[in-house]
Amino acid sequence: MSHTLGIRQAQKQKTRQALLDAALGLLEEQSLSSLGLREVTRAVGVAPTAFYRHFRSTADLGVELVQEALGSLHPMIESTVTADGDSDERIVRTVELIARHVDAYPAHVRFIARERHGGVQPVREEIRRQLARFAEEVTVALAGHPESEGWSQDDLLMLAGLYVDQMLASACQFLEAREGAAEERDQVARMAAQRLRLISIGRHHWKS
Amino acid sequence: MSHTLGIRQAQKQKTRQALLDAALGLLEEQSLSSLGLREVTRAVGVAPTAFYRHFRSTADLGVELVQEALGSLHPMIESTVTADGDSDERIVRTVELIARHVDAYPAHVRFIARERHGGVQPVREEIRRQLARFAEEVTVALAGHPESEGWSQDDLLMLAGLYVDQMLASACQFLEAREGAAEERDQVARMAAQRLRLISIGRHHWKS
DNA sequence: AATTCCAGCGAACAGTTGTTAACTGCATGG
DNA sequence: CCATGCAGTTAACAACTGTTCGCTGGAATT
Repeated sequence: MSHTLGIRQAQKQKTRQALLDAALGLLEEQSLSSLGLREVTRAVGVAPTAFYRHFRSTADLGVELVQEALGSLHPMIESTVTADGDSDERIVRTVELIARHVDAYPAHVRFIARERHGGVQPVREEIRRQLARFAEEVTVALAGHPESEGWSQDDLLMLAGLYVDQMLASACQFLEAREGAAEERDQVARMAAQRLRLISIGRHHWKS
Repeated sequence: MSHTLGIRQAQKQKTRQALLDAALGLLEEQSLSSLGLREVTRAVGVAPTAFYRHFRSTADLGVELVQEALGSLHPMIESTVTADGDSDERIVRTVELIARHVDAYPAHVRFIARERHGGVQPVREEIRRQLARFAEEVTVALAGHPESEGWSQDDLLMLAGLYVDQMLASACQFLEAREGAAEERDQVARMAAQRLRLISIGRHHWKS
């Protein structure tokens, strides 16, 4: 299926990824609007001008980072929202999944949280677009559930948006509690689960 | 009560406020970590070195901006959460209040949203502290309500946090819809109200 | 084997940044 | 009325920024 890349293309993609990785690392302590192109190339060990072979600007690089951070997340959302089992079990499993993801890709999560309302418009818009896609996917999944009978399309979208926002908020809290004690992380997990429980209760008594 | 400031102190506070205002303006199109001190003084029309008479750094200025943006908000929160009337009425009024606030102080709201997870640690911490204060105040207010009977302290704090997060999320959405049509803002208002309704329903059926 | 292509390099550019130092003029307190 | 305090100034600093241009070496194509 996939044609093996030539030495040329392979090397290019390698430095390109190195630039993305270095940028992501530098962005743990600043925001994208203050990230300099020279800063990134210096971290990789490459000439400043090499940057232009891969990205038009740091904003451009930011947009690609959004896709890297969020693009691969759709299957996870899908599997979460269509999981079976008791309601409480599903909530606990979801919260665990979030915690695990934050632990596996902390820099990605931080980047999204930081740039969602950050100073670079194209990046903001890309995040917005991706999150809207999530909300849409969750909406269709919810529409399939039998509990969603009698729900209007608008209300389903409202609920989906609430879920997506909640996921992100929980991820942020896990991130903040990351350098803290294990006890603090458990506290965050409990809180996140309780929030989802309350939303779930509200959902089951909606217009009845 | 308050001693009339001398000409000296008055002039100082004037340029100090001018610096804060100019910074807030510049921060509509970038984030704090990329805000230069010279940029701010240039916007005010004052020498770069004058900056140091008021702030140690731009991060310092950021912390004070947080207090300006959030400090004056406590009475509003208080009045909202202790308001009387039907549940739906209160929700609609709350959403209206948020919309009005965003319209009156868009730059402040944008600043908080942007720097809540932004690249400057002291500012992040100050916002966190202020939001925690809000959550605490809401918690006490909720504890006074008769509907909160049987609620644990932890769950009350969870609910309060959910409310605070929800307020902020709604404020952000109003902000994003600000350059859009009036119809779009109405859509946001409806969504925000529906979210609060769902949370309210969940609250009333909590552990019963 | 000869030729084209192109990722990365090195040097240079004008402009910007934060920070220091020593100053000036004016409101203030004795 | 005179001496002190201090908000704001001017000048200079080394360090850094994004972007340009022409170059080079080796992979890719023919």
